[in-house]
Amino acid sequence: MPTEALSNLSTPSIGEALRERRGYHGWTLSDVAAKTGISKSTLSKIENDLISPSYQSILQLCAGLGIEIGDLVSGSNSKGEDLRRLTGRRSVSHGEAGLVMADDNFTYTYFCTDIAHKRIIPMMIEVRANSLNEVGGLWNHVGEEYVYVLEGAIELQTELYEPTILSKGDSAYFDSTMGHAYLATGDQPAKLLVMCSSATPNLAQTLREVLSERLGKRVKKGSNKKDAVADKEI
Amino acid sequence: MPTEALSNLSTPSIGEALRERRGYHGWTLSDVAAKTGISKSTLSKIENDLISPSYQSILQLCAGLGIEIGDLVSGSNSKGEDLRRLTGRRSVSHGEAGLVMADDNFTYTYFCTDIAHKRIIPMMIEVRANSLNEVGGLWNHVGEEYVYVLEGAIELQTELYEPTILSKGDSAYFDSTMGHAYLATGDQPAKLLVMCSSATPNLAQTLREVLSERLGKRVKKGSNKKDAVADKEI
DNA sequence: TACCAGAGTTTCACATTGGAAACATCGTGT
DNA sequence: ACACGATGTTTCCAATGTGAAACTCTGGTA
Repeated sequence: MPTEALSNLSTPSIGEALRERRGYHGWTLSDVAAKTGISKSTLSKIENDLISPSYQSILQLCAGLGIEIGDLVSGSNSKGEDLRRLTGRRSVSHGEAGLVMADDNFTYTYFCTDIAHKRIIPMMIEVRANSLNEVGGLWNHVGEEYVYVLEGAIELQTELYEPTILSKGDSAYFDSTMGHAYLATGDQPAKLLVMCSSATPNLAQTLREVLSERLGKRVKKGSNKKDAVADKEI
Repeated sequence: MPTEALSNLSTPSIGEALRERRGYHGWTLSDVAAKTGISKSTLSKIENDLISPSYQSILQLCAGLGIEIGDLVSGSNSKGEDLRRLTGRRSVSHGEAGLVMADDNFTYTYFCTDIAHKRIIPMMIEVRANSLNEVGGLWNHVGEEYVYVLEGAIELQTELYEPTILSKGDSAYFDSTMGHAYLATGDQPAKLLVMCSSATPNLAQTLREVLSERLGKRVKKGSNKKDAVADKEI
């Protein structure tokens, strides 16, 4: 049942990323050492994959180089596969062609699904629901979310703010761990372009979650076993 | 000139994130140990911030828990500030209100700019340029990018693929490290909704880069100092 | 050629992390 | 109260990461 333990896989090389970035800017090891507070000897070892830097060091690197951790270790994925060489991916979606999922309240259309491990999950959502009850309350998941209204208007409900109306051309950005829900205002369905920061390692899992947990999962962040979300095998 | 070295700041707690996630699923330390291949004693220490896990361990954690590194370490930012408690941010942009930047070829409108350190940078781009020469060749930067055509049509030029026409409602996802450019087809300007994965730690830097490097920077990934992009102070 | 300076690597002593096993803590049942 | 199992913490030692300094390598210069 537990997934296999992965001990010494060919881990995505953080050293390679560092070297590339350093070279790009024309920095020397001493430059980076000054910026990050990490000794140049250590930096050299990191670049040559002689050591696996600690979390502490990684943070210093990110801070000093002015980049987000995701960019330094891009290429890592949830399977531990080596993706370090995916620097030329591209996917095009025409019109509303995509992976479609629908129920009474929503139609989800996922775009560019041929690309795995995206940092941004783009989708179109057609909203028909008009009340919180219909959709089963507020939703939450890890990550951040951006919504842009393409057609119609919605009421954006969130856990910590008063409901807001978003009309065509309006948009909102929020933390997805905060409960949230999209509701159509009036009879006409609304069309949204929604982006989720890649909280889910793969789309299959996303779909499964949306399909199966729709009615079971609500805004809750329990920490005891009884309240916890069931651990579905993927 | 080099930014100050940050040694022992209150680092964003990876332990806290781990504990929260574990509790959410109702997993025990032993469960997580089985999933990740990390011993429960080590996991305990990580959760209690007694040790700073190595890159290797962090990867194992992400792989075992099925999450992206950015979600485990969310809260880290490029300044080393402690952002671990920002779980309820929200920003709304109405219409085309936003931070606007324009030149002859493009008008950039950044949305929700009051939120810092976004994982997704949402912007609207109005494209007037019709040729690669006008825009100064292909562009590249770290991260990933998603473009959705709101109005008009564009030709998406990339380093590794043949140019593609995207009309209203079409979209594309690609790796931003690959050179790319948006060109309007015909006389009418095109309006795009573009998302960049948060490659830049803050918007100020983004703006500065776009403004000042527009004409100097091209598709190049040199590693010798001569060709490298100038190291602008931020 | 010799010399020098700058960049990167390696050495070595020390500090920190990782894991097996012992230990502590808690709730439950008898 | 006691035993028991399950969960999480601590101990101890081996394995690994870190930094100062020594070292190598390269290119420029006299």
